[in-house]
Amino acid sequence: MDRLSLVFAALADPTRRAILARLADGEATVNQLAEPFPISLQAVSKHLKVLEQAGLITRGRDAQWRPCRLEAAPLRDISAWAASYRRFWDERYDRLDDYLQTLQQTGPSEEEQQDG
Amino acid sequence: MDRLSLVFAALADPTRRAILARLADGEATVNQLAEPFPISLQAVSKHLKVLEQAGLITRGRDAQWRPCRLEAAPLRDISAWAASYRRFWDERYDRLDDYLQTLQQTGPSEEEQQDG
DNA sequence: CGGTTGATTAACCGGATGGTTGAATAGAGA
DNA sequence: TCTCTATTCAACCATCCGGTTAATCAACCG
Repeated sequence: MDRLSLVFAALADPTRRAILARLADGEATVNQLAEPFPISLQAVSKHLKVLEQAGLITRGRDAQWRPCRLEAAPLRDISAWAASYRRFWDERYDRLDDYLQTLQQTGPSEEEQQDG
Repeated sequence: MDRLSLVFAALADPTRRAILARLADGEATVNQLAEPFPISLQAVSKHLKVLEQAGLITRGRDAQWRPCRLEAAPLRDISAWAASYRRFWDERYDRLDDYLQTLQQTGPSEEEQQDG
């Protein structure tokens, strides 16, 4: 599977996006990442594997902990991909100022939380 | 399923992204869209349904043809989502923040142009 | 009407996905 | 060593996904 498809597929799950949002605040262990979710630790471990294979996180080792870290390069890639369609939504797409001004105020915030 | 997940899932397939790229050149019928691909028309029809449910295309009716049109709003959404992580890949981003804040009403800068 | 073209729907298949539980591995520490 | 904690692996299950072929719907045209 090509890189872009892997990344999009990894992002197509609210739990995984929530994990990324959490990692935007800094490294975290599997248990810490799993804590907010109503699913098993093993399920979270699988999600992390998907994110890792998409290149969205890396995992280190600290004793028996496996700290996860956000890797933003794939996000840059999909941003670039989407930006190639910008002319279809932004008539003044060559004026980025307004756009960036709105962006700079929003960090990745706790997104949807899914239940059940 | 939430909107963002639908869009990411729709984009996680190279055929569907190729269809979007084709539609960037203008409206097309199902047969026209299917032509480049080594799969059946029915498979393409399914792909179009996925894209439609994600809000990435709309379909009209012209006699027995169903012209497809690109809808860019979801792409704007995912671009905005990805951009919220920009500080993790763009070291100059924080400084760009400050720059823009002191520059709010001046003209267009020449940042980030993408082609595809 | 019947026939042809464009497109969708239905039924099916194999493989991937997201979840579970239970067992296994890795390291810290008494 | 034995135990506890953190994490992964394995097996299983239900559902989804991308593809197929066959059938159906919709609209034009002779």
